[in-house]
Amino acid sequence: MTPPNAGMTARERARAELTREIKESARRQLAKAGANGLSLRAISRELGMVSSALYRYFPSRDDLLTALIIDAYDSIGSEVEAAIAAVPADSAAGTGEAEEGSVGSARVRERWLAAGRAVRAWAREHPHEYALLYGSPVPGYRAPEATIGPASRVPFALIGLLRDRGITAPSQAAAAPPDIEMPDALREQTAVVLAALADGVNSPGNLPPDLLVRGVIAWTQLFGMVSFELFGQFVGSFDPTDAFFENAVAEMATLVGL
Amino acid sequence: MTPPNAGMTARERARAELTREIKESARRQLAKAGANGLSLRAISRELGMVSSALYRYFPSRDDLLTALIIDAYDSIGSEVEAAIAAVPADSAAGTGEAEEGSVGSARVRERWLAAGRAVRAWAREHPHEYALLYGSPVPGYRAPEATIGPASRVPFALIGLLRDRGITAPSQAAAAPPDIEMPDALREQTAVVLAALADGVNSPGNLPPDLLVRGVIAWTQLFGMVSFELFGQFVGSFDPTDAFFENAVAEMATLVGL
DNA sequence: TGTACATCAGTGAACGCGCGTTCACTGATGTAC
DNA sequence: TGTACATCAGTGAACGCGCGTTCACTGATGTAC
Repeated sequence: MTPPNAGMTARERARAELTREIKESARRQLAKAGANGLSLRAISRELGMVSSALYRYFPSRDDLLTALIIDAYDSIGSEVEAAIAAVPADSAAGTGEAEEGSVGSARVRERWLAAGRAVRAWAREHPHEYALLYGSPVPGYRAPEATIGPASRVPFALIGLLRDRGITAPSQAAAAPPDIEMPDALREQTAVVLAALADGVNSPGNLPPDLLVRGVIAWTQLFGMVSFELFGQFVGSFDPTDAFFENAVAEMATLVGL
Repeated sequence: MTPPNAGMTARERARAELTREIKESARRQLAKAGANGLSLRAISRELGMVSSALYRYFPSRDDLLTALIIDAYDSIGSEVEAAIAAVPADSAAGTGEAEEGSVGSARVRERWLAAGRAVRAWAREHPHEYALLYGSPVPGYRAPEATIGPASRVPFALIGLLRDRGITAPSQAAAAPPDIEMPDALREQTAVVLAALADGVNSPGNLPPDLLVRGVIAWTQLFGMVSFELFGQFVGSFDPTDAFFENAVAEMATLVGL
């Protein structure tokens, strides 16, 4: 077991360490003043350096923001992936009918619920990073392309669950069939997303388009709900949100055929 | 027809006018720098005044923010209410079965769709005000109680549609019955919300609790979707969002039994 | 209708504070021979 | 193993800019008699 710093010079280790400390301090700043209020001078003060020294580590404030955003997407992404993986796949036990060569459907539903809970748990533990990712855009800041990959981890994990169930026909558990025809634009967009899914993992994205659309509906519902909780829209009604949240995630699981 | 300024002294009229201009300038500021960047000095510069003069109109920056928030909630609220009202109630025509003493169900579904479209249209026309209401909280700012009423207009309008249909039993169009029992906490919360609904309008809020919960699910889905569109989460996938949006609103209409 | 006084809008200077970024520099760490 | 040179981290001063809020003031508008 080689330590993470193996083969680094003292200078390199110091650099890695300080880079980490800068980002940690920045995350603390976020909590106090929000993304707009993120101040390089405040960070340098906290670390006991002179503000210009930070420019050895991040060429500008925006680059630091980008690093924080990527870290946060990776953080929530890996939490969700871990929560899914923590629900054992080889069910055998109990309830649902297992289909050939695929994970038991009751297990997939459990994984869906676990993923939803993981999103909410992460958001509540890191409210300011959540706001950075899913709240108002920072004025004047444009997210570079490098954020797209990490940002995709959660939706891909969710959609992946639908595929994992091995569904090729509309689920029996799903609601009534769609009431409106899918227009061409929507059909094309689903094809693009399914192709991207096929890239990421081995199995092809052979998901019925209407099920993908429902997955995206469920995805937006999940984050809409978490945003409302964190940003205060539920104050005076569904607050605390625990019971409503559980119910909603379960309803959405049913909507997507789990 | 008395003009809106009838019976006001010149001083009062000038005051009303300038209050309006300050808020308009503030809204333009919002677009450039976001809520955190809202600057009294910038406003005063735009209006050709000295910055301290603004304190004759708003005792502090936070009070100005509050005024903007209330205006914005009222703006989206009245848009949604108007969109609902614009779909005629006395259907008679065509499709759905009308129940006794209630609006035709096909019309209610149309109204639901219209409400969803109105939310999205307003959000796209006023993205920065939308972000002010539904985006990240402004650090250091706590919304006063006076914002709660205006903030309720949209959810009440949506839930009101469910009640208008005159449903007392779960809808035939809705998806499979809820998979989990409603815990006591959720039952209590629904009761509180239903009581508030009964206050606001004549008819009692005799809505089945599980239908209210679905209404809130649909509400969060709607705003989650609009936030994702405005805040950039759909870039590279469901962008433009028109087709997906229509599909999702229709699916949610079905979920709530319309 | 006219005068005396009170109310109020807007001024301009000041307080005390913050910020991102650049630049020439010192001194320590790392590398090639 | 030791020396010479290159790389790099961190300093400190400066540039040019921003902000919210307070306060004593002038002069116009409104009101009561």
